[in-house]
Amino acid sequence: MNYELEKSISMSVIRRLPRYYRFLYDLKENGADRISSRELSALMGLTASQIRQDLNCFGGFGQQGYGYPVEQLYDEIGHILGVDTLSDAVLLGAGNMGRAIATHMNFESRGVRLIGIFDNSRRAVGKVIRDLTVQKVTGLEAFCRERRPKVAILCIPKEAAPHLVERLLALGVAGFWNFSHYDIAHHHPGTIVENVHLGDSLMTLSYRLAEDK
Amino acid sequence: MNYELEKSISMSVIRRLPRYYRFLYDLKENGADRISSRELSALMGLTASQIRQDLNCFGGFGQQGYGYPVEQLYDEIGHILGVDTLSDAVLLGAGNMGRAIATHMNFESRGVRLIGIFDNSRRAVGKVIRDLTVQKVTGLEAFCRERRPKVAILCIPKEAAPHLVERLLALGVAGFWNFSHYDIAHHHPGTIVENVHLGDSLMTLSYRLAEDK
DNA sequence: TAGATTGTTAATCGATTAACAATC
DNA sequence: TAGATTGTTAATCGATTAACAATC
Repeated sequence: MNYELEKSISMSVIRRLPRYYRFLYDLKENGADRISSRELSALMGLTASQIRQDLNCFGGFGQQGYGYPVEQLYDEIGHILGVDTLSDAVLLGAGNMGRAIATHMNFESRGVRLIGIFDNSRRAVGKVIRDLTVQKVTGLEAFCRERRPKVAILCIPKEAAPHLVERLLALGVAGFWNFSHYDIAHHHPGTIVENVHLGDSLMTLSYRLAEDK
Repeated sequence: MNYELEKSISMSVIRRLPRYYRFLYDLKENGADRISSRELSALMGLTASQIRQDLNCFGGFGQQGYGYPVEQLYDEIGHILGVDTLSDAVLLGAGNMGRAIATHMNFESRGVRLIGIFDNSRRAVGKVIRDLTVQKVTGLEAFCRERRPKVAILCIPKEAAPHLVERLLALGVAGFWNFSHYDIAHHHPGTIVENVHLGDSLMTLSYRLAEDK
């Protein structure tokens, strides 16, 4: 028997959910009880039609003639995004980017718990970031065998990435949040990879600046 | 008479160009002279058909029976992305994220030149990052009137964003690389915005982790 | 020349938008 | 009830894939 019948939500929709989530949070904070697809469309710069389509992917609890209940919708999207099931994560690389991510990002409110930070350099090891002491990368195996993190955050140079990815996969890591310029992409199917590639983002901006002139 | 006849390249294609650029750079470094769409497709995990479609958007200089010349293609994509026309940029916010971006990102090779860093806090102002001394935000107007930066990089709290965006627009800034959790998006048409939204990216990862279990 | 691979057109697929009946 | 707004189907649009003739 197949229990997986729920029509799976397309990636295009999923990528819009965090944005809905942010706008609904603000609405909630401002005391809004309900919102119509038309109002929300004006706020977010989408079509009302798309909003209704999106929100219907997961059982419509909007009400005809009334709109959507803000708080309920906010909670539901959070639930779908998985913010209420924390996955443990290790951060590799405590350079500028690694430290910024570790201190700046509110992991817990986004379904992730940072449980370890690793670096190779003598300068970084031993320093305390948040409530975590930076460890030597040589200790990665022992740490992961005990704590079993599901996620690795890569803030390391391109050259270091291929080898580290292999080590992490062998240790059972299933998801990568990748800030390195290395492309993990399709090399390892079955693994979940979220590539950030800030350099690519900057180049896209560069293109549009040059084009518009 | 209309000189703008070049069929404009779709945003889906543009967003793939930086990735082509990276792979072609590696090929070039490894001494490859030419590459076929089939070989490149295996490397990148795309279809050969898509690669040929993409590369043809800007005048095909592949050769039948031979493939594409790596170096020439690399240069051409760089040119299209605008890496050879530097736009001046100011960075707002010298906290963890701002410092990481300023030190970590190779701006010049991506068509942008960082010419000023601004922050409000007494701790940050006066510090030197790269070759730039962090300035008070109160000096933003004077600085921009003289130097005319085209781009602003926002590494500031959500609350500070709306007001700062207005100030920057008034000073002639046309492009935003936005790391704040504020959505500049459609508020200001005519302006180019590249939103990074790291929190959204992490939530998407969170979703896929929860879903696959 | 024969083999390989592009450029390009046509077919498919998926995502967005429009329309409207159902219903609060 | 009348007005508003959803849920949902149908139409449109755009992007990806397949196919193949052109040509190096």
